[in-house]
Formats: sequence, structure tokens, C-alpha cells
Amino acid sequence: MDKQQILSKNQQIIFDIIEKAKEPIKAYSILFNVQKKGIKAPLQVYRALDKLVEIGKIHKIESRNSFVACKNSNCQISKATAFSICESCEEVSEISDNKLSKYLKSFQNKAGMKFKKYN
Amino acid sequence: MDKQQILSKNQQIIFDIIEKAKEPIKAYSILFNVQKKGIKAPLQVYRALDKLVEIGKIHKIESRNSFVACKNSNCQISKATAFSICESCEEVSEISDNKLSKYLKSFQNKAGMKFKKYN
DNA sequence: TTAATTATTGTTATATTATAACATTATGTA
DNA sequence: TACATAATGTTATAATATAACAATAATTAA
Repeated sequence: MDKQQILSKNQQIIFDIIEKAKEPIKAYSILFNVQKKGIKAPLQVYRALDKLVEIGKIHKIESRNSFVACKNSNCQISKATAFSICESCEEVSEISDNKLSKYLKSFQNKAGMKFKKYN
Repeated sequence: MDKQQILSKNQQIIFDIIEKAKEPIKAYSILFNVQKKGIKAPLQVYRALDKLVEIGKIHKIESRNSFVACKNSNCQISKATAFSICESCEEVSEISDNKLSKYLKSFQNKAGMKFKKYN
């Protein structure tokens, strides 16, 4: 059972934006989206992002400087998290813990594509 | 057999710096180091870095915005590359292709430490 | 329930990382 | 040689992230 973390005002606003987004979203893009809600400065966004990453509600895609909501409902911070990123369409998807080792062992997905990079 | 790539002047200068460095090194730190050799602008550094990554001579550690020389002598671009990063001392080491799957399967190294993140 | 502590917020300025745009020179190839 | 491609040089600017300081809200201990 995950202990349910209560988010602060800014954290909740910013988490909602990230969760609604169809794809990884950048800090300054988030900032643009929340200005109507009174969040005006980059630091307000970055602080919320730091916290959300820390408690495992979101992940940072380092190679994209972007953030996504965690899709593995039972994702614990201590578990390994990995993302596959399509080189042509840039689609990013979180790989669940079970799939992870399979993916990495075979280096190949169902469509026969091989992975070059893990970020 | 790897086809030996001949590096251009700037590429060679910048690769030498990275190879000599004991740890991952940042673009602007490289810039500082090569100014005595006539490389003055960030773009000159970034262009060389891009090329060196492309041909597999160096890797970018995305989460650190840093660059390291490839330590796997037979490392091919298409192969998976992974780094372990110590959370306390920040030491970064490249994991060779063979070790990779072992590391990821067991999620544990010889000292009994488990990994939280793969960047 | 006050006092002390910790987390969160607000704000301005600035540091760090990376690319756009344009002009020139060198290198490889038909 | 002529043509194409890769590499270089330079100025300006875009994009990403943090420092430093002040104030307020929430939590915990006495």
C-alpha cells in the first residue's frame, strides 16, 4: 500500500498539468501553462518539480529536460525506472518493472526494433 | 575491426581533454581548458562534442550534462551503454555490454548496493 | 496552545547550458 | 579543376536552472 502523499498547492497545480499532458513536458512550458493560476517564476515550478520527483509522482527524462507523471501505479522510488524513446516520433513510454528486464535482455521489442540508448 | 576515424583539429583537442579527465567533464569546463589552444566559443566545443558522440568516441551523461570518453574499446554505437553513478561520491563508471545484463538482472553489485536509477 | 521547527511560497537577479544565423576555410571526390 | 561536403570562426541569443533573501503556512514538541 502506498502512503498517500498530500501535495501542496503549487505541487498539485503542477502535477495536474503534467498528468494531463500527453507527452513529457518541459519546465518552462509548465510555467507558461500555470501563469494564469498565479505561478509566475521559474523557481516556483522547479521547486515543485524537485519535490514531485523526490516522492516519485513524476520522473524526469534527463535527455529531454522533460517531466512525465509516473505511469506505474505501484512504482516505488527505489524501483528501477526506464523509458523507451522512439527516435523518429519521439514518443516516450515508461517501461514497467517487469517488462524492464525482458526489454534489456532481448534488446528488441515486439516490432523488432532494437534500442540504442537508455536514458 | 573498428574503422579508425580520423579526428579534425578541434575534435582531437577536445577528445584529448575528455580522455585525460578522470571524471565526466562539462562543455564549459572543456571550453575553459582549451582557450589557450585557440578555441574561444561554446559552439566550437559543442560541435566537436556532437561529432564525437555521433562516432562513439565519447558518451554524454545526460543527467550530469557531462561527457566521458568511451571505455569499452570495442564499443559500437549500436550497442547499449549504461553508467553507474554513485549517489554519495558521484563516481561514474561505464558498464561494459557483458556486465550490463547481469547488473540489471540482479539490481545489485558486488558490494551489495542496489541501484535506483539508470541514466 | 504557545513556542519551536520545518516545509512551502514569493520575488529578483543571475548562473549555466545550448543553439541560431551567417561567413569563411579546409578536405575529399568526380 | 570543379564540385560537394565537412569543419571552422564569430556574434548574438535562446533555453534551462539555481542563488539569495524574505515571508508565510503547516507540523511537532514542550
